[in-house]
Amino acid sequence: MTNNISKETIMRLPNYLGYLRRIKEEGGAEYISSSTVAAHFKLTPIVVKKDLSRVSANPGLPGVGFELSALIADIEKFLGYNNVKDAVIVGAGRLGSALLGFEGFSEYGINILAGIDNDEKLIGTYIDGKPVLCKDKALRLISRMNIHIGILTVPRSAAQTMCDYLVSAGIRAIWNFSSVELKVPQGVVVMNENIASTLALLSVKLQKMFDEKEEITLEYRREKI
Amino acid sequence: MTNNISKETIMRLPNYLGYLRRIKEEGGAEYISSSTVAAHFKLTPIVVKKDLSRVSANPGLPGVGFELSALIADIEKFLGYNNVKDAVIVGAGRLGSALLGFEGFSEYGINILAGIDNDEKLIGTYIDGKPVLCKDKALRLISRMNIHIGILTVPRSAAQTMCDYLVSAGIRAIWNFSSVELKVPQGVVVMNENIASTLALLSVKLQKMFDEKEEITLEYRREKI
DNA sequence: TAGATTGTTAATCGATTAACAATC
DNA sequence: TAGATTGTTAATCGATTAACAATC
Repeated sequence: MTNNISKETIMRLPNYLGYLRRIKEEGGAEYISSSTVAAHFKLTPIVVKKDLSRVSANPGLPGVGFELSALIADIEKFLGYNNVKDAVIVGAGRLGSALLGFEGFSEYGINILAGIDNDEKLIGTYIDGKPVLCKDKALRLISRMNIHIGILTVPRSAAQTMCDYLVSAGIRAIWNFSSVELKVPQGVVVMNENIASTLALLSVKLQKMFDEKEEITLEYRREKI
Repeated sequence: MTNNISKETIMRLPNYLGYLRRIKEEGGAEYISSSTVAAHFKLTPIVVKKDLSRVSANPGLPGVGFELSALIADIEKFLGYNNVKDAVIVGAGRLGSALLGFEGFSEYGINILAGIDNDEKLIGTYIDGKPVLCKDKALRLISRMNIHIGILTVPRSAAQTMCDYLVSAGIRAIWNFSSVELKVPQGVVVMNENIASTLALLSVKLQKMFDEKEEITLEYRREKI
């Protein structure tokens, strides 16, 4: 178990974890090797070996691999999935309510307690059992429950205001879906979730693929001539 | 304008683009410098300078910057936002319908034509003006309109089946929200959108911050003693 | 024992950062 | 002209990959 784990490793860990959990559930092997995991994710075994050895508390067994249950526990511990963290969502619009109702968060150690919105029609309603609160009520909830994570799914125009609100309420980590460059004081973490970035990568890759195909076709035509 | 632009650069470009468009809309300056853009995104000016010079068709003016309108056009061209691409969404559940109704896609050159679902209750309905179709009808739409992008928002259990379906229908790029490691033939691009990965990074950063704070407190206590 | 896989150390690769002459 | 910013080339940094002895 080493300190200073790279961003890339951290982002691969949840994938490993999900896979390992499923293997365990299926009552599979007691040990699992890096190469097995790597094959499943189409990664090189070396990268997986390094990742796992970095978070595993006890070393893996040469020739065998890592003990499955211990490995799962170690990754969960490293990712902090054990001490479930409470969160609120600001903006109970389309995306906000999709996230409010998303069952999978508990798997990642996140427990969403409430939505927050300005819309009178939404305030007081429940979305998948989670209440939609007004700002004032939510303020009290956040401080009483000592909530540190806020998910921001509001339109551009409201983003900075609601961000300031969250920070003043005591939120220390903001998962920002608003595509606004938020200004926050030191000591607050912002994670930007950007649809556009992923889409750009997809678009460029697709284009590149078509270009290559075009090239092959041209090549083929040239040959025919 | 260089070839082989890095993944990192590609993922920063949509952010620049949005910012530049807004500047232009506000009727701001005719030229914009890397340092201005960098300041807004808290990036180093060098990284922005490199990024922009890679996609800009005409060189920037030393001491002045890049011509705003030309730069916007160049980024749009590079990202392929000019030739709008049609797409379908498989899985008209919560997340699927949130995406179906998401206005912002057009900004990124994507036009979602329809949702696809197995649920009899959904088939035939409209979500934000977009029809929800059964697999057979969608198959014909995809081939008739020559659609190449599919967005996959189905549960784990259906993911690979629906992926195969999309591929056989002619889809060449899949934006995968299903957290399943999809198997696709060569020539099909898959982009995994993984909530868990981002969440992991947020979680670890938050933890690190609390640890640091703890350290400071301990330091303080030690001093007091 | 033989084969597989581990941990560790060194080499490679690619992106970011630094340096600097050119120029608006 | 002076200051700012460009394009380009070199240095640094960090992640991935390769190599290999140790060991189950």
